[in-house]
Amino acid sequence: MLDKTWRPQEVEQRIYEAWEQAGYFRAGRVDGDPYCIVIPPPNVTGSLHMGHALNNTLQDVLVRWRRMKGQDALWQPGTDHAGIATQMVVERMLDREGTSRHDLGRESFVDRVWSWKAESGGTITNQLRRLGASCDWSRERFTMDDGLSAAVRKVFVELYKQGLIYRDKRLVNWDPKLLTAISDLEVEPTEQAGHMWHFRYPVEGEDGAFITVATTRPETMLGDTGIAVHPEDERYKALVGKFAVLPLVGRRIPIVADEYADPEQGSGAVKITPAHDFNDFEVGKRCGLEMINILDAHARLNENVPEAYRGLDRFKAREKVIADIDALGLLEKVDDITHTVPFGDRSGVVIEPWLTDQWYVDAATLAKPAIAAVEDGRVQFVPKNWENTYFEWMRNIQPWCVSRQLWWGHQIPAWYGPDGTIFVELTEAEAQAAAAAHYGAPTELRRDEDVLDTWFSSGLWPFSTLGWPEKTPELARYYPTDVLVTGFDIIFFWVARMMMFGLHFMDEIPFRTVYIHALVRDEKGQKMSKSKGNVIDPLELIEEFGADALRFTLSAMAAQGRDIKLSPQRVAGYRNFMTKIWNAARFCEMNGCVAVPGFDPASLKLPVNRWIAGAVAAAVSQVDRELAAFRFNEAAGAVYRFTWNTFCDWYLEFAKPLLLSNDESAAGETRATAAWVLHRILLMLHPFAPYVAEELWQRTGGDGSVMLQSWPETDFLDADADREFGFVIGLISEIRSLRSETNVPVKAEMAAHFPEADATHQGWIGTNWELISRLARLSGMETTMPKGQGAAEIVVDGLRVVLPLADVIDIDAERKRLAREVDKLDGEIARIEKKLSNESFVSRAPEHVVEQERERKEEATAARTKLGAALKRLSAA
RNA sequence: GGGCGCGUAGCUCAGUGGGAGAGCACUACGUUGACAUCGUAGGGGUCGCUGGUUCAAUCCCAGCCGCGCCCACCA
Repeated sequence: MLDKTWRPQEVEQRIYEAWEQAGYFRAGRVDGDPYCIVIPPPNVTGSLHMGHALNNTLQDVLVRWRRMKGQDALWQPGTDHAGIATQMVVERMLDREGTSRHDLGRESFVDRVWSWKAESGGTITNQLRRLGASCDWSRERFTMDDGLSAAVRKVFVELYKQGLIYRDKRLVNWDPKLLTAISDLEVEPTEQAGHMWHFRYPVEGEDGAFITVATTRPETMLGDTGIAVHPEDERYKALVGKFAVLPLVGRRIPIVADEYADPEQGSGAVKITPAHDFNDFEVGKRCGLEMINILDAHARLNENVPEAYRGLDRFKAREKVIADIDALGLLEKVDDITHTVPFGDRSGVVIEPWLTDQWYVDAATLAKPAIAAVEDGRVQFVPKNWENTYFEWMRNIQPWCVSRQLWWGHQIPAWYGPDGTIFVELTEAEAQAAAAAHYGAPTELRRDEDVLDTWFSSGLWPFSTLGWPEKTPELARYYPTDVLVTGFDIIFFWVARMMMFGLHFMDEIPFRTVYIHALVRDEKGQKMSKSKGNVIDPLELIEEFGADALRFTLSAMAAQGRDIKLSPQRVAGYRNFMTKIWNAARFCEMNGCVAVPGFDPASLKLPVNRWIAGAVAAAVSQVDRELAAFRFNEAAGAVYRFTWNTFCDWYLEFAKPLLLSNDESAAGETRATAAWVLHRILLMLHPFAPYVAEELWQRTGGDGSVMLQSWPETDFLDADADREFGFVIGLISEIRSLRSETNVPVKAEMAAHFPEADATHQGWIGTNWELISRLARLSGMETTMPKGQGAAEIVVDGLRVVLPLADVIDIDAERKRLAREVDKLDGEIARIEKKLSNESFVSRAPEHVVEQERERKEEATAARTKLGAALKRLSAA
């Protein structure tokens, strides 16, 4: 006997363990067409947040559904080493211990990270298990596994040898806290209040003449090597070719003409600091200006500035420069402005453009086939509008800086000879062999200390996890994968890189569909992130409401195109839904409804059973269609509505009298039907709420595990039964509404008169009288007009239904109700008549629309006549 | 500056070229042997504003207002 409520906490983990041990998540169990999703690998040392919960729920829905459809589904799991993020976590731990990675040294530090990974790496995967994620854990991968690391090296070496990876000295985004380069994508431009300082630079040889420049970063003036003006700017034409004298430094700096200078901006003259500004770097190259690096790695002023400033932090230096310029009388003015300042997304400090040697990927070349694959539809984004975002970025893609000055990650397979010659090889031995060949003798080599950007290895994920570069059977069978499910925030970081690498190395797209889901935001609409500390813990929701409730909530809210703001109340609502299903099953159990082998809806006799069998078949096929189109919310909604509003609210109520009936054939048929429909519900529920589906499946006589069942497609519909129950439900609803509106006491019973019923209506009422009378609380059925004064009247499906007052109805309320109904119908009739009398409508609207309006008018008119007469009689009484 | 999206019931949000929806909240009634994590009934919206296209616009188009996000740039 089922308990009164579903207690997920007690069974979820047991069910999950049974599934996993039985091997139900494993790929290759069936011969069907392959279906593959690779998980967006979470950070190995991370923990589950709402974004993961949504992302993995949707993947699990797809995978479980496809398995039921007979496909050989592989959901490939794994985790990401998350270079910067993980290194920072461990560094913070060391800091608390009063030590640092530099104290430990590289090797010990990396060992320490590995042991932290061993310690905490299982957290996130265990949390995914709590959620119910049916990943093939036997194939779990980690981006720093031997195999995946080999793939990384091979990709690096090949790209290098193809000229698509190169070393270059240029400005990078330098993080002065983490002491590493970062990519453009890791920089967060942030709007801030700031100042624009206007400095006067004396013009050389022209006594008392100044040229005014403006800057938001006064300290950089110590590295100025020129001043640019627009070539067409009349104000400055005479100065081009002359020199200014840089205050505080004394350096002669040329005044050059360059189109970069905007006459509309500030004074029209712009100071050029080529070593510390991306635009100035370009101007400097064009105009042959000197590049003077004035900062060290910590963004302190270095030896290239006058002694007074050396060693100062950049912000201290700023204050001093301003004060000193002011003291010289060269500070023209200071404006308050708001401007955008680049911050490191991990470190939260201001990023410096800094001149260093780094490794770059020629992304523009790799992007071309990746753009084409989306253009020609081989890869489709859902929703489609994300393709614009993808194109926009890919078509303007910049060289990708892939080297990081970190210790945790894939060390770059590059070795340097004593003279700086670079040897890029898969192994040190190969590098040494190459060096020996190059130099004619064995030579001492120094390995590049840098590691690769984390996204370099994640970019290989769809094929590296399947065994590449080995030619494995899995790679042949599951690549290209089918769907990638992810948030739009990593389209650039990850999706674009997988496209580029997949097409380059596999010569084939990595996935056919990219499903972009919403972001789960906090209540202010802010993106949730660890560093902001605004994450909501899905585990708490799971503990309170169960994984199924959370999964169902996320599925139901995953409409395309809008972000999700989650409220626990909503999850509670879907927890109630789980309880509802549980109790429907409990009802079936209590009434002996057990699944009958070989049940065939076509052999059903009772219209009520034929009706519900058709309705569940329609619901199943709708869920199927919606999932095929990635409309998770519609799919979940269809399950919800059918289960609650159709099966529980109507069918089970109809079933009650039948189950208690002496007519054993009717009772038996209804028991079998209820059990059959319940099982269909559990099956279509399974992708969304697998735990409750499994528990109920097994406890209501289901065969084996719900996970092993086929998707319950049934081609059954009895249109007559459908119409019949449309009428029955309408009749009951109308009578209930009448009772309520005319203040009929709940316990009072009334007889219903159907004086004008035709054979069809009579038949429908007759066969279903028991159901109708029970749900509408009717004491009897007559085919005559009631005797006596006054009666309430309604019209259902054109049928006049008369309910004698019998002292139970509030006559005044009934008069008002009728008057309201008549008014409403008059309004509707007028609206339709206006439409139908419009010549253009009749001639131009499709025939079926016109016909529909005519039918509506007819119906409304008939009802209006009957209710009008009823009102008249009642008023006379 | 370029792009994307949003504005629908008190709240959170679905949805549609042809009779405005859900959940929660609210009101009234209700423990008939599945479920009070429930049932029945009900109130509540000029579908942001203004134009246009159309026989017909909440939906398509344009402009505007308000909000959010992404990209680029800002001496």
